[in-house]
Amino acid sequence: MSASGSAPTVYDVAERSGVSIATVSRVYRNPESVRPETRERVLSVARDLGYVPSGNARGLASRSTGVLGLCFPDYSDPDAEAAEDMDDDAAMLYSDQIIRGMERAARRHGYALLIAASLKGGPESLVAKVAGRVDGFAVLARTVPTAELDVISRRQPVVMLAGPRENPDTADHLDHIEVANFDGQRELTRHLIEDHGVRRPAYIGSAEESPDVEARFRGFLAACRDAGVRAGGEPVLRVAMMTQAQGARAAEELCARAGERPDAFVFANDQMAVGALHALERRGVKVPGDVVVTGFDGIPLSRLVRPSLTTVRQPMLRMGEAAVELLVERLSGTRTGEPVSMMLPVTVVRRASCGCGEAEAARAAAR
Amino acid sequence: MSASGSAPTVYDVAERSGVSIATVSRVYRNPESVRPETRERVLSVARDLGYVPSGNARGLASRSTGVLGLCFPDYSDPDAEAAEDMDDDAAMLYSDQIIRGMERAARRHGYALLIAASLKGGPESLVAKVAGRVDGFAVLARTVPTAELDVISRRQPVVMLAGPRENPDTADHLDHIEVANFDGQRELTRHLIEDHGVRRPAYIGSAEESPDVEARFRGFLAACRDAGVRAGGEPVLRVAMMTQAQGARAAEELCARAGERPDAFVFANDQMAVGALHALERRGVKVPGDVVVTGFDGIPLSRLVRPSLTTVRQPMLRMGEAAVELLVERLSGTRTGEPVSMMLPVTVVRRASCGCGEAEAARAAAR
DNA sequence: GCGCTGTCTGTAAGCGCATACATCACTCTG
DNA sequence: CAGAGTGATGTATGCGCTTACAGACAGCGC
Repeated sequence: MSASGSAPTVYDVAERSGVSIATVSRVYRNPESVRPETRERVLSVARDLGYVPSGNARGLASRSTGVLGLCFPDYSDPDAEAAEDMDDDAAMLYSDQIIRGMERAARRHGYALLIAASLKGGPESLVAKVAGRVDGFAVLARTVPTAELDVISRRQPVVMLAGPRENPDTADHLDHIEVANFDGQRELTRHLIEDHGVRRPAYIGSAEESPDVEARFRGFLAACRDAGVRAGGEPVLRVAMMTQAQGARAAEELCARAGERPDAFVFANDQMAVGALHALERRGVKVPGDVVVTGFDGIPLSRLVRPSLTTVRQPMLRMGEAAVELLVERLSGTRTGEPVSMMLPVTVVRRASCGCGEAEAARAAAR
Repeated sequence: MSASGSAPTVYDVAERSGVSIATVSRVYRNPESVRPETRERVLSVARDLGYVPSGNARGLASRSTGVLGLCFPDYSDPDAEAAEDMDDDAAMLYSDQIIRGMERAARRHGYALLIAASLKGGPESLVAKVAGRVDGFAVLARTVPTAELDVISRRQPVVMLAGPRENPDTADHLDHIEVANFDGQRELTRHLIEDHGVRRPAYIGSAEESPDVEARFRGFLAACRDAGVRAGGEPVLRVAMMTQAQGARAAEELCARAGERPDAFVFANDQMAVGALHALERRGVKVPGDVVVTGFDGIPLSRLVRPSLTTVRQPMLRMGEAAVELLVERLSGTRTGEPVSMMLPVTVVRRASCGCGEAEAARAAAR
């Protein structure tokens, strides 16, 4: 039914148990301060009535919600229905891990988590909706106009995830968490060059603006330059979306191009690399024998494909957790003042697709 | 920063823009009803001030929050820290998919999603916290005492996910969504028997109570009986947790046992089956040559392991979506009265681990 | 000129709770 | 036995917003 009059309130409970609403409130907020018999009586009436304290009223009165928020972009496929059981599932990557990390950390601190993906053209902007309901929140880069964030961050803690500060002088109030994209990609690339003799690596980036991808590319370039390996100032290829399908297409194209085929496909993320692996297998191109392939992110999938994918693992779970820690610090007053900018380390994971990893593979199998 | 006095309110905006608070409110709730010039003036002041409407106050006044909730069990590993980069990642399965499904559907309907996993021994019960902040919510089976749910569901829409109604006479107010565990497992088992000549299948279940797992087992039994295949009244083995590690251990044990080895390991979920696959490979037991292995759930991983895993796919995303639909129906008054009980169909996915799937494998590779 | 209608805005009454403060009944102390 | 101290409860106010209702004012037909 879920509708017999409207929900009971403190008043109903108070009346039925012969106390004042203050006492009812105390039973929930501070049970010790109420005589046990009274407490029990109130609780029992509450149970009978099906009373549940209104979070809204609580929040209003106490000026805090006990909820943290997360805004992220809508990653869902345009043709989501069709993709239902395709590689949509494998797309369980970025936001999901962060959600999970945040949820865990939030729970530890007694917070719940409110999540919302951006909906293009909502009348009420996404943030406003979330911001009004939480004590503080995190935003995945490029989900929300920086200006809007800037306004909001004057009033409540906000942390920006992934992607460097977009505009150093306006986004002044935001705490900030990023990962070592540059370092990770550089180290991975150096490994390919030094340990596997790669000489003609091709970097495959994305057409859309992404500070992360750009940082990775710069890392790639740095390693090339250091080793005296030629590499253009631009990625060899930019794909529209960083999906498996696009990765496969990129591999096809790179193989079909005239001239010498690159001896390494360095992808800006794992998704594309996995797609490429499939495409190459289909074409009969051996990995890592004929060409080396690497990804970036360290999604679960990367360990499971054959050959297993050499990649750079981002600590996404930890990113979510770190976001919560930052928010909680702000909220508890442990930290005030200057926004911090945190850079999480990444780790290069050497597996079969670059030619490493017999040992690795054995260890993985041994699990 | 994030603290210069406290956040601005309607009053501040109203005063600064020379209108009443009612007008400010209208600017947000019903912009058309305010003269354009007035509206602009108000909005501009709001921007200057960094005004964001308080969700709490809104909710209180309007008696609705625009938020749906989800409570789920805490699946995290006991030794989470250690497991950080082990198969914890692959555990991205049940709750995550449902979260994603709900989030999408909720967004379509203009709701945000509040998620919270059960924390053992929190003072305020999980549900109470969530229930007080949302218009309606979904609960994964066995997350929350049924009695508590029953009370709450008298007051607001609640839908229970997965797992049959626990107690038909008390949980009367809940809408209910389950999947065809019985049918799915029966069909899968029949396939093994009829198409692959399996004669000594072993079912591996879980020690913990789970209506889903039981239903699957009954489906397994039904298929065996129908085909005149012997099968005890109990699973051959019950593991403590349905993890990869436990699945591997189960496989070991089944292989080590005296007597004839079963010709099929029928696992109650994919996780365990994947673990078993690894263990069997290590032992040099061929799948499906020496023994057939199947799972249940259809997690992404199942398609990626080698041999790819024959399983039963649960529409978990859809489950989340369906939950939202049910809630929204209740909330909008489209549906009232009797709780419904919805059973989502599952699909048997035949892949390599049962001996099918050369074609399948090819198709998968062709993607 | 009058009343009428319609548009825009203001007034005021809550929404359900938390909490400072007041009150009351006692118990202790000296 | 007065007065201070203590614990349990009640009173009253406000949190920031929505929304019925009322008021003001302009344009209309008569």
